[in-house]
Amino acid sequence: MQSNIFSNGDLEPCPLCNSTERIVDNQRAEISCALCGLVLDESLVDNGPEWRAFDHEQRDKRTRVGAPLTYTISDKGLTTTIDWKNKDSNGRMISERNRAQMYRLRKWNKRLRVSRAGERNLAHALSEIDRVSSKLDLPRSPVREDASVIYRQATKKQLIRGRSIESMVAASIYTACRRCDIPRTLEEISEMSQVPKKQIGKNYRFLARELNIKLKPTSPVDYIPRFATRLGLSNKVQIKAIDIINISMKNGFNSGKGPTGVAAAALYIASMLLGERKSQKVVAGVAGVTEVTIRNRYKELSELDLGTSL
DNA sequence: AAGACGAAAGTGGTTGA
DNA sequence: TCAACAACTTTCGTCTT
Repeated sequence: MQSNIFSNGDLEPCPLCNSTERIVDNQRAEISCALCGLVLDESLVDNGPEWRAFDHEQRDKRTRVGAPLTYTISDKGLTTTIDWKNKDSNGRMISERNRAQMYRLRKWNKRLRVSRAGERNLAHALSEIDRVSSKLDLPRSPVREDASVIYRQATKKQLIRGRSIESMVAASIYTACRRCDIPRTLEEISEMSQVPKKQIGKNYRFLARELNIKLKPTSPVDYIPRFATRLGLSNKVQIKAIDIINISMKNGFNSGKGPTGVAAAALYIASMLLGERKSQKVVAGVAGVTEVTIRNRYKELSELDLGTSL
């Protein structure tokens, strides 16, 4: 767990306990109060470069200050193609001695072109990973790094062929989020990457299968801090909501239900119990589900929790 | 007037023959 | 490839605060 505590007189005191001490949790991209744990800021922006350079050449390659390296200009018109016919520019046959040379030239020309194209695509993909995860407030470590690793593996196994770079980038990010227990919904990723939800899901399953990535289903608990903070709910409500989810999971409740719906319902109940009531509509909006789903989960949960004191 | 509730029909995706 | 199916959504009418 990468987290550190800092304190600063300029900081707004925590609304709950007035403390000016903060915990920075780089994994979840959250800043919370060191005393009471209230999440105060969930959009940590990392201003440093996302790359590491080990020598000058890499630094030159990776620095993106100055004229941008453009990935959009294809090498059309700039490449040299070597005809397969063994004739020179005047149409005369090339001598036996030069023919072997031509063969080697052709081979190398082809190789260089392919490797350059591959590098360019990878660079494009990695910068895309960075752009999208930045929009999603995802921490560099471990999520973006994990997404890059996944994408590289996919490249190595030739899984990108026939699929768009953008959609595979989105799928890599989604997979990395799941693996790091920092879930983002398909909707959120779809919105930021401009790739349809359906396609991300499809590619994600494809990636998981081909790369043998085993993933446990996301727990509703993982969504609680983010939703609660967006709703302006206190830390107490979060804890209560997590309690509710844990109790219901013990009773074998959540299987097959969408985790965001369960998280939303738990938050809704917790907010009512602690007198910080939010309307179903608002909670539904934040969680990306409808009021009806919240109602259904709410009903099921209240039937379930009869014996337990909440 | 806004929020909560529930019924009914529709949607997109999975599964199993 | 198709039909059955479960979860979720949309829509709408009614009741509650």
